[in-house]
Amino acid sequence: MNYYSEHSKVWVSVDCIVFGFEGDKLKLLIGRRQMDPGRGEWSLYGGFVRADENLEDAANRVLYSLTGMKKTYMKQVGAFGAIDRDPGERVISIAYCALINVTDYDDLLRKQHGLEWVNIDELPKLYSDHNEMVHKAISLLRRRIKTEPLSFNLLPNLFTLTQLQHVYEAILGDEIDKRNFRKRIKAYDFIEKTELIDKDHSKRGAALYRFNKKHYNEESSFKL
Amino acid sequence: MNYYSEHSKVWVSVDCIVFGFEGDKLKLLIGRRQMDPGRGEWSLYGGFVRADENLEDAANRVLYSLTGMKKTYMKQVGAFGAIDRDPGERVISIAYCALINVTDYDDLLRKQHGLEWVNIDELPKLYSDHNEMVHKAISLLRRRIKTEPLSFNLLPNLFTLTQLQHVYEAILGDEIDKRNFRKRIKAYDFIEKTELIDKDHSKRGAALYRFNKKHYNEESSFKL
DNA sequence: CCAAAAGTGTTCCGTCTACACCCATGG
DNA sequence: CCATGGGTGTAGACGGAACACTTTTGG
Repeated sequence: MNYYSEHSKVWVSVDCIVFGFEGDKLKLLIGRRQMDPGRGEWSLYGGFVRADENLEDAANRVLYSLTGMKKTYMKQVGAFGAIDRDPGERVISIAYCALINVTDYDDLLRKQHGLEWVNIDELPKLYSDHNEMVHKAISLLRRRIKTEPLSFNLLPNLFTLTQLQHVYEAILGDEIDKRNFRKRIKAYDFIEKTELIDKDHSKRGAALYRFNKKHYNEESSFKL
Repeated sequence: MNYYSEHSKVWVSVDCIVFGFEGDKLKLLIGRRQMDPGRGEWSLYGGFVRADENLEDAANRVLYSLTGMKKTYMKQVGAFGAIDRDPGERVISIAYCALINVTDYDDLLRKQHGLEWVNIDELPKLYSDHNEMVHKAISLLRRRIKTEPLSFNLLPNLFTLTQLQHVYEAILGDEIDKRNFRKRIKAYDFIEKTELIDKDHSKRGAALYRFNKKHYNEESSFKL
């Protein structure tokens, strides 16, 4: 116990970087900070880690309080611990990135917390080092989306190939050739065409597809 | 201040995952833990983060105390915070991965700290969640070495192409075709052939090469 | 009837992979 | 003189990129 007591303890928080996809744009969920220091500034949503709580649990608790969602995709982005990153006290924060399906998200809850979806290419200045966190999350996301089936977390269960393509374009920030994209997608059995047709986004109607997680786990290789 | 004080503080430490390359093997620097809890177990080397110290500074301080080296490659692996990861108290640890050139490392210092180089494929059970940290570090390293010039951190300033190839093979865990490897290397101007010949590792002698960081920064693209 | 999005194949080019032999030298 | 590691080129396979027109239907 002596071993520990001679060293100082610090506050540890988690911050959630919540991405959603809406209107062909990748969006980030941010709010106005409700407390000092930094009251009123745009900010990620976070919370302190409790003594009896894992880091992941803390991040999930924060996310749940915001969105009412559990079991969403969540990944650690990293620890941020510059001495003066928090203007009040020394606080080390672990950033987590979540990908959520906006259509599952209760908009009432969003408004209750005073949160907004903002385009990632129109981010305002955020509180403390939160911009840095977001940039790191985006660059991780760009890397991972090429080899992991992350895009489906941002879409409804049923989606069109055009929507799927827009997710990749929004994240990678580049246009993709439609024919080449669809050729690649069709090579994967775990992206299943259904009999259903989406008529909301086009006059002609587009086939709806579904991600089959079980088949994905069997195939194991993926490369966009 | 009220905002903070209602939450609990925790200890935060850093742990250093130090990789080296020796005898065609990727090695990890570990030691026997000198203190309770866990005295005598194999362990990474770590230390508590001080109140007036950035995370990176803490990791560099720990690494310096071990190896006498500064300005080595160092990258955050992630935060580990399971409630019971430390058998004594709640401690959250940020793992950092360092790549060092073993020939620059004062072996006396190694012995003073009772440290050993062990092959990464012969790792013993380590204290607490340190095996998990190492695995995450290795998988990050495998990913990054394909697009970043990390391998040179593990080699002396002057190295042969065979040594360089062995670094990639050790990290990726796979054999590489010699002719294909050398073809790719020669396409990069920032890997410069010198007039010097290494006679230590072969009878015939092998040309020594050098990594030119300045040229690398100008070229900007790299893909093994 | 026309605007708007869905859907569909082929060709070309560059990149990756597989593969085997001669060279120089220390012991 | 021979064992050991150093050094070199080519051909075929494969995957990625470029590219344009027809279909359907709501308004």
